[in-house]
Amino acid sequence: MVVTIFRALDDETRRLVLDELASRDGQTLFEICSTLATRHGLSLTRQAISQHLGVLEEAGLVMTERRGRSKFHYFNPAPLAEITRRWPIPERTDP
Amino acid sequence: MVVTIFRALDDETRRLVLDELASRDGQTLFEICSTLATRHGLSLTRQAISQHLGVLEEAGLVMTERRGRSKFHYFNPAPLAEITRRWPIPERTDP
DNA sequence: ACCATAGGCAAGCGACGGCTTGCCTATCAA
DNA sequence: TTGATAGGCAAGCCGTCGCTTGCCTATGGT
Repeated sequence: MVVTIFRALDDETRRLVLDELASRDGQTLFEICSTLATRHGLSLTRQAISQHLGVLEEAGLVMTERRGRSKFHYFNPAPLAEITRRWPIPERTDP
Repeated sequence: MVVTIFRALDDETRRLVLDELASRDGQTLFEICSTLATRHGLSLTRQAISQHLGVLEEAGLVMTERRGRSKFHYFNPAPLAEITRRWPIPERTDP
C-alpha cells in the first residue's frame, strides 16, 4: 500500500513523533517511546510506535540509518513541500 | 467531532475538491459534482461530495455563502499555514 | 556459549471513515 | 399551488486504521 504524506500526517501520535525528531534528531525506537511517554503522557506499545515510524518512513518523512542493533530515525521535512506546491499558502494570515 | 486539517487532507477526493475550488472558486455542490465527474472520472453521489465539503468546511479549508437556494463554496488556504508553522519546510529540495 | 538488548513479523480486535440509500426541507418559477 | 431545483439529515454497510498480543531474528557484551 502506498502511504501518502497526507495519510502519514493524519494521526496525532505520528505528528508528535515528527515533533520529537524535529527537536532531537537521530533517536532510536526505544528513545522515541520513552520521550513520548514522559513528555506527552503517551502510553503506547513499542510496536505501535514502530508501526507509526514505518508509516512515516514510507511517506518519506522519516529517514533511517542502521548501526549495529540500533536504528536511528531522522526527520525529513522535504516531502511537505508537496502541500505548499499544490496549494500555495498566503504569506500573512491577518483577518 | 473535531475535524483537523490533517484529517481533511487525508482523502484524495477532498484534495481534488480543493484543486477544483482553487482553479474556479465559488462553485455550488452540483457544479463540483459535475466537474469532478467530467475532469477526474469521479462517479460519486451528491451526498458523498456534500459530506466531503462538510469536512472541508469544518476544517476551515472551505468557506461557504448561501444565496437563495444555492450555496457557494470558496477555498481558504489559510489553515494550511499550521503545517509550515509546525514543521518549517526547507526553501529548496535539491538532493 | 549464553543472555540481554534492539527491533521485526503477523494475526486479531474494536472503532472509525467513506459511501450509498431513502426521505425530508427550502427556495424559485409557472 | 404545484412542481422542479438545490441541498440536508440519518441509518446502515463495508473496508481500513490503530493498537495489542505473541513469537521470532539479530547484534553485542561477558
